[in-house]
Amino acid sequence: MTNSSRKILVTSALPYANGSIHIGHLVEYIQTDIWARFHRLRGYECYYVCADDAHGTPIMLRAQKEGIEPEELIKRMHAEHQADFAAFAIGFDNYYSTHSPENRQFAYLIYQGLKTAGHIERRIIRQAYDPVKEMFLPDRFIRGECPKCGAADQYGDHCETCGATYSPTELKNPVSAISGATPIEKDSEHFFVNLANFEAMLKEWTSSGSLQPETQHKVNEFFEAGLQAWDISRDAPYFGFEIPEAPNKYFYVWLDAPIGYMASFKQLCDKKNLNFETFWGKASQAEVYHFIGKDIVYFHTLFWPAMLTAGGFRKPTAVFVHGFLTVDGHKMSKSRGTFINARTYLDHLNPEYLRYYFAAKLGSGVDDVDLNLDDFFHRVNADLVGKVVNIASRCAGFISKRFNGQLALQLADSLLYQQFIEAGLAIAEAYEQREYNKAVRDIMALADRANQYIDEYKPWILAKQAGQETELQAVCSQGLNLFRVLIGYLAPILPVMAEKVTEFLAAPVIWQPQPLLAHTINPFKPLMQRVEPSQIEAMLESAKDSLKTLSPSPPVQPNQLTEALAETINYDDFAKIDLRIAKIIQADPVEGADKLLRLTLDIGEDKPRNVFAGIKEAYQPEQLVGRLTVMVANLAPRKMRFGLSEGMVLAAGPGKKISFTSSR
RNA sequence: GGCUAUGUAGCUUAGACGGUUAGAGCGCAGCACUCAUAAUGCUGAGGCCGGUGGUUCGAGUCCACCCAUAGCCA
Repeated sequence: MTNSSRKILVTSALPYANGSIHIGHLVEYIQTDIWARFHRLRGYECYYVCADDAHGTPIMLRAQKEGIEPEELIKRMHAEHQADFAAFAIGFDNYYSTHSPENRQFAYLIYQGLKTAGHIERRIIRQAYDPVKEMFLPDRFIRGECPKCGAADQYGDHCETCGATYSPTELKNPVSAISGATPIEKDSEHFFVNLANFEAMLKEWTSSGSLQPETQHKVNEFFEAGLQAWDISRDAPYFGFEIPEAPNKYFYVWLDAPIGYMASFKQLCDKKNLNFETFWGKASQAEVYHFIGKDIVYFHTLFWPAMLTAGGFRKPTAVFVHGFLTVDGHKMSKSRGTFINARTYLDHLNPEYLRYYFAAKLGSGVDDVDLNLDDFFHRVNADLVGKVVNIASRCAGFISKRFNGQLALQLADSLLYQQFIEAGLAIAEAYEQREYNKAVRDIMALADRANQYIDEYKPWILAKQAGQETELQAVCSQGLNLFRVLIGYLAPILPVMAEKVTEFLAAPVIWQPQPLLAHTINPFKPLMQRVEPSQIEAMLESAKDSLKTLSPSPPVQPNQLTEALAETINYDDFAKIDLRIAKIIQADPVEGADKLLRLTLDIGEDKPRNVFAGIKEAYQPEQLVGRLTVMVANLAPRKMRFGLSEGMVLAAGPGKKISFTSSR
């Protein structure tokens, strides 16, 4: 291997220690982890580090609210994040925190570098100040009416209703989101980094192939708009690092956040006796890559390279930007119940399903990734269980029962095996380029070939013919060897399954392996269970529940009570619905369900319909018997945990006040 | 509002340099098989490539505008 000496460091953006990991975060961690695992599998020296982003006002305030020290809060979140990542098989070599001695040391070093080179300037700025809480207010902690459209209760920097951006001082009737007091304006001296001093260096670096084309276009826009000085200080009270020789001034959280990449790696170096300079020194020949979301391009392509330069470090080899996650085509939404925390997912579904699904959809661009739950269900079952695992499953039985687990002495079709090995070239290239969707397509095409092969030689027929034992063993051994090649290609995506296969084949899973011949394997055990629709339903149900318990909604203004309308449907959509008058002939509570009633409905058919309705909070069963309601009679029956539901009844109204349209 | 992206069959998508009937997987329909976690194989039906106008002998592929979606505006 020509590149066996590659030294690679990869990072994912640091999750904020103020919240739980959700499946949107996981796009990035899974993307990065696959890339790191791929490179390790190919034999390169590759480290993957990350850390919690632990500083800033939101963390300080949340800790106060909980009545604990920020250190205690971030310690708890650190443990929670690590547990979630581990469950998703995110294989960090080190996971640290920005609230660490190493981070402080590097932050000071970089700041000193900026300062001595004359890149820091001080300016007095006027800012919103909470006179009750006695602190300056970040934009997002000021709420008020949008100066453009007048929408109520908008953030201090932009309006979510009309999309306008403005400064907090323009906001009408502003209030502090912390104390409720009216903010006053107050002067304070802030420290700024003169980013424009780095313009020549940044222009060169950003156009040197370190960025995807889309990102580069975006960065060009920043240059055209002119680089603004960057405010890197915040006044006390603030949870972070105090600026040297500047009492009561703290580094802005975004200054020390990316430094977390270095701090975490430094800790790893100390643990494993690696040379930090080899990776971060000015003359480093190692490769350093940052995986980030498209929302933080500015920080990583402009501020960060400037900071590194000032601190005397090398710049990243490349910054890889990905898009956001949507669920069923929309932004993850708490009200839709599609805001899914990592833990909620884990409570119901196998993490490797999600790893596979994301891999199947991720390319090298900045496009958003959609988790379409219906597609997810079909895709995972069809590809992983139906195609890939099936190859092993349909061959292993014969080998175990008829040949004592012994594989054939030679391959039945070494040409086909060779084709599988050669396909690895394109697959490796796809992984390297972060075209995981292409890699997955190629791998699945091979899985189809393997199934076609088995179908062609029909081991189940050979098994019934006397004198065909050798042929039977050869065909099944061929199938298992092809399977092993496939699992090698899938190992970066499915590390847990790869482990199980290692156990099953009693042989390591490797990239482009030599065939296993005259080798004894273990009895086959199911390597992956299929996704059940009920698991997805249950997860969505929990996602709704967990939001209720975790975040009690703030008191809403009367004019906000009305829920936003769902998207417009056309007449054809409407006309598909077959509505029938239904008489409720029976209504029973459902054991184990908080919201459901089991209704028995008569719409004049031979047999009454069984329908589950989530109206328990609004009606007692005995109130309903004998009443008429309207039901959607042509809705596809849906299997629920409690039985089959053969339609839906119509009810309307906000929250728990839903009611049928008919009275008695 | 400005900018950067994205918009291809029911779903998820592939389509350097513009060039014969726009590929694939899932789903769906039919057939075959029954070794396999009802998995597999074969065949087939589905697309006026977001819209409008333009450039060109010829445009998902280039240009303009519009619509929708996402992110950024530090």
